[in-house]
Amino acid sequence: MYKVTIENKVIETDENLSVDDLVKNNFTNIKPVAAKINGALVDMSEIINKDSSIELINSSDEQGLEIIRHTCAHVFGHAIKQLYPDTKMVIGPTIDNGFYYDIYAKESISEKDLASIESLMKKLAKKNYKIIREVVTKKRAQSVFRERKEDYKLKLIEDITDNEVIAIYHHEEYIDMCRGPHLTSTRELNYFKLMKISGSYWKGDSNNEQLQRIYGTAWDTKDNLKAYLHKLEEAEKRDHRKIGQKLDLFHFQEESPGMVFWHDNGWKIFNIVKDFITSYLRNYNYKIINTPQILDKSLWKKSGHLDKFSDLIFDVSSENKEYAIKPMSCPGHIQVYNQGLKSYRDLPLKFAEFGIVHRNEPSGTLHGLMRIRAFTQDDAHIFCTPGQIENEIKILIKTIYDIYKQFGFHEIKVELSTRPEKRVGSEEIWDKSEDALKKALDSSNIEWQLNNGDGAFYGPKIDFSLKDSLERVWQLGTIQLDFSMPTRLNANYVDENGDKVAPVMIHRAILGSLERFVGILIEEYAGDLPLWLSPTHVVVMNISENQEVHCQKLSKKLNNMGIISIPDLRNEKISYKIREHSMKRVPYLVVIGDKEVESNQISLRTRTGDDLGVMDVDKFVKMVETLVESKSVVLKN
RNA sequence: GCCACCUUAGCUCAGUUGGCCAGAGCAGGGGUUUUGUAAACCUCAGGUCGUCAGUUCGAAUCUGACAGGUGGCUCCA
Repeated sequence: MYKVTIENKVIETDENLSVDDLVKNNFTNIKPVAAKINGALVDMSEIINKDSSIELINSSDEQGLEIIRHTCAHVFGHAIKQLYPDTKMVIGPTIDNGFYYDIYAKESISEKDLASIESLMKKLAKKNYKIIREVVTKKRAQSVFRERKEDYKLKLIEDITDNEVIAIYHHEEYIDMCRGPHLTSTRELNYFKLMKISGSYWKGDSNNEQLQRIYGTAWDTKDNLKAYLHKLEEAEKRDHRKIGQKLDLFHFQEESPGMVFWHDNGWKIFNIVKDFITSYLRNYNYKIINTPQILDKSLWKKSGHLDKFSDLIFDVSSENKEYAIKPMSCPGHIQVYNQGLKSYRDLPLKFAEFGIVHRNEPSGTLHGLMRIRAFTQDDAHIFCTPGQIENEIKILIKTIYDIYKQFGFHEIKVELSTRPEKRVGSEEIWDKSEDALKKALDSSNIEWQLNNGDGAFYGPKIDFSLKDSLERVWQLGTIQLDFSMPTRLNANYVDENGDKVAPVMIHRAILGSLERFVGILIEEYAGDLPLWLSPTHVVVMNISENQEVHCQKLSKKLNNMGIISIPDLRNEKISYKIREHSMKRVPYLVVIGDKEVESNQISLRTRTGDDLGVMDVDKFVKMVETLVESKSVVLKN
């Protein structure tokens, strides 16, 4: 007899009773998918062998969903082995909203095949077969998977230490290895869908063999599955590439892959963002400079870039000289720093540049504005003494947060990357600088994650990332410490003792790539940019020919008052014009008929269809000014 | 770069198992209409079906190479 506390009840149980039996015997209407016995996550089939406190995991719980997804991956394995018996199973973990399974198969699986795999999965799941957990020794696991010719599972078993528990799960004739827990039958597995297929590599290393990865999603209810698929559809509508075309912001074409052709509207947004950053630079004592696009390769050799990143550098030659198109601005900035002798009293010295850099990124990595081959960085380099690092970093973190907030971003992912295996500089310097970054982060009162070993070869860094509409994470801001390049490129200053020493260099970008940032902005707002970022504020439309002159005058007047205005005097019905400009997401639409001319007022509505009524021009101007000034996301106050 | 898929008019898309001059809507031109808050009407024009080869009596449709793109993987100073 064991005493079990479960669902606020204390129950005495017989020996050899599973959690599943216990629940069935004592409760109706609950169908947990797993349980925690004294805090340890277990299958429902787990036998209770001591006095316990049991917590039930339901399918709608986060952990419950994960179990459903994990089991769904197994059922995928079950199906794929029936359809393609020679397939070797690799790994099938859960991810946000679903799971994937990496497989090695001679046949190449295409998206068209997913339907048949999925329908077999459905058929298997419908059988409500029992999923049986078996705890095995390492030896037994090896013999099971050797017999099944699961080469990759065997490799995985090798990595398991002897004192770890190995469990295998029987899905009829299919066997998979997993820590668990899993569903005890396919009964709870009804709402799933195979989504897409892609290549992947064994152990994530592109030198290893190519695997095929199938992605799926799985949910506890039909509604949740539907809602998820609907959410994806909605997210796709926010795609900056689609909106960019619809709103006439930019385009790409194959003669210049990965490089943007900015149109008038898009370039206006770009420049609003750029001007905003410029005003910040002035307030923080940056010197705004500009350095050449093309520099002799010898400089890139000296800086270390050529050895490390030659694949990504575009090069040109002229008159027997070899040049590189700059992939970053830092060597150029050091050349500016090196002009004239610097004293410790000059530091910190901050050089900023909206540097246009070219990087020959692999074709498969290009992605709209987010990953391109030519982009503009809001790049700056702070030359300072070691003692100034922490304070400068603190200022930067604060500024980055402040600027992101003004654009309406709040969910920022922050990562500290520490020393990589291949690096330059002494351990002492790395200790100190990592410590300085940590201290600055902690005192900034923000959440951050450690990304061990992912720093640059010349120093540790802090990265700031935002998500796009499909939750893909893109890095924007970065703060990187560099102890190498100043020395390599002979930068120095005279310290208090009269000695020449190398300054510390802080590479930092706030928005990162302006192109990427504009892409993120478009997706965040689905094209409905806040007023202050809108390429056009207002369209002035006439009802008929009578008001033509008045409209032209009014539009000019608004422009002169700092409100970006265009007239629309076409011979079209007013509803036609309204529809068109609404779809172009122009924030304000002004309608001028005889009545408005008469009273010298405007009739105003917003792109979202709100009627703001008739008002005086001055009142409208004041309203726009206030909203632009406050960087408001709404269109009325 | 790797794996899978996609590429038809300015845009969004049809085009059945290869078969008469390749279709539609929107956009564009020309007309009519002078219009009151999300699409007026008529009419005209527009495409070597991504490129280049091949198979075939015949290719948008089949095959191959290349280019660009999409989704991932790897990478991302």
